Amino acid sequence: MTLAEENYIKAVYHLESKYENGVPTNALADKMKTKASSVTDMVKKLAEKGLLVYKPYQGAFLSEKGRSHAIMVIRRHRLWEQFLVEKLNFNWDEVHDLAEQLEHIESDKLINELDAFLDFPTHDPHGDPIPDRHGQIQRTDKIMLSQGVCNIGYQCVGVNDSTPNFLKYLDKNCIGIGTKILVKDIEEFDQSMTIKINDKTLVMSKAITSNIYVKKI
Amino acid sequence: MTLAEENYIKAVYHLESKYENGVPTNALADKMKTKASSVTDMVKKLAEKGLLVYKPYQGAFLSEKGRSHAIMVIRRHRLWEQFLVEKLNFNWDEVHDLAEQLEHIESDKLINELDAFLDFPTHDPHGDPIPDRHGQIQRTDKIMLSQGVCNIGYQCVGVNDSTPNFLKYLDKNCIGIGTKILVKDIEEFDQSMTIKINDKTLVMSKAITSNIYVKKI
DNA sequence: ATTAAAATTTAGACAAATCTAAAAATAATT
DNA sequence: AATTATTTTTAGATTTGTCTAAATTTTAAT
Repeated sequence: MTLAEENYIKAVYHLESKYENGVPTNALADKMKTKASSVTDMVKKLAEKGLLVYKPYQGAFLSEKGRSHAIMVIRRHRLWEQFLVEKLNFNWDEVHDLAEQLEHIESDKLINELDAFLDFPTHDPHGDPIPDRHGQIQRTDKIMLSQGVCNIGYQCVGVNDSTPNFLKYLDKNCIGIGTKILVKDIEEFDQSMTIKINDKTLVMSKAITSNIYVKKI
Repeated sequence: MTLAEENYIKAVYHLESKYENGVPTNALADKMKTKASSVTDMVKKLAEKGLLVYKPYQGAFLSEKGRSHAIMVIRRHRLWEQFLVEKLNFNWDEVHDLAEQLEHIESDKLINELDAFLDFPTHDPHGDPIPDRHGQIQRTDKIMLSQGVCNIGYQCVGVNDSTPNFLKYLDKNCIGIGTKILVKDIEEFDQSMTIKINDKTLVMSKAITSNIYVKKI
């Protein structure tokens, strides 16, 4: 399985949650930063290989084989991210692109030993669950902070957007995985939210609060 | 710099010690497990990029730029090997192919942090020196065991052949980096050598002894 | 010094992954 | 329902790294 193929499979996996009746060609082209015509070609090839099911003009679905492969790529990605932050002093906003490279290294022994070396982490530095060696993904019940209710306390458990810009914003405001957040007020007009973190008050737009995952405490 | 280019540069680097007045096309083809015509094409491209100097029918030499790049690839390769053995419980005969993949991951921060994490090792699991972050290679004065003299004690400092088969032979006979070896006898006819390791006597062919590096103790 | 052998290069072709431009199918709108 | 707009696919071209087969250059041998 080539690098490009693996990246397509992973993209389809991530898009499937948004497009339940088939991932459209354009959505894939967008995610892969390529052209729709290239996607059509690739999707046909992956369908021939049995990694996904594809009906022209209808969109693509992962097959079981494709899905389990995608999950293994995600496992590798998240374990490497955890390694970089935990052992090599990387910040959580620096690891994504590097993990995109490392996730394609092919060796079961490597990834399982790395897993053990890191003490079988269940979540990566952004709070995303790490599939275990059998592809099992531990699902946590999280909500978007934008769904939060006034005067209820929450704890940050993850982020939706893992781009450096967003993560740097969180760093600047002392928000990380585990941070306790109390919702003080929600402005009706634009859903902007006033929250309290360690007695500090902060106002966040909906663009921000809908990219932070929390759970009730 | 692509994966294929990096592999060619590294191959030229390794072959230069054997072919001082130009690495022949066929030697490179052999090492790269490809055809001479492919090598000609690639060597031309690398010459255009200023990574090596190439005169038709004469062979290839690395430029300074090419050499320093090759050394960095070797640094990455050997650091990863050290990591796999030191931290992830790999045996020294299992790491080569995997390091061939890992050596192409592009990130200075990654490799320098890995270096620090491993406590700045000077040698990899096969006894080969690890270039430092400036490309400096610590050279040790080693000889082939086949050059050894009767009744002199040596210590194993490295191997020439790092293929699993050879390394497994060494494991089986309890020979590793640091093992003390006393040369007891050399058969004139075929240069086979009788040695003593921890009071155990062992006979080795020249094919073996010329792949073990030692220094006097 | 010719000729034969070996090594190297050129020419033309191929597979993978992409692109542009044009054609076809589906969805939306009047 | 017919027309327009959007999405998707096809056709043909490009780049990278490889191949085979033929031509060329260098080296070795008579």
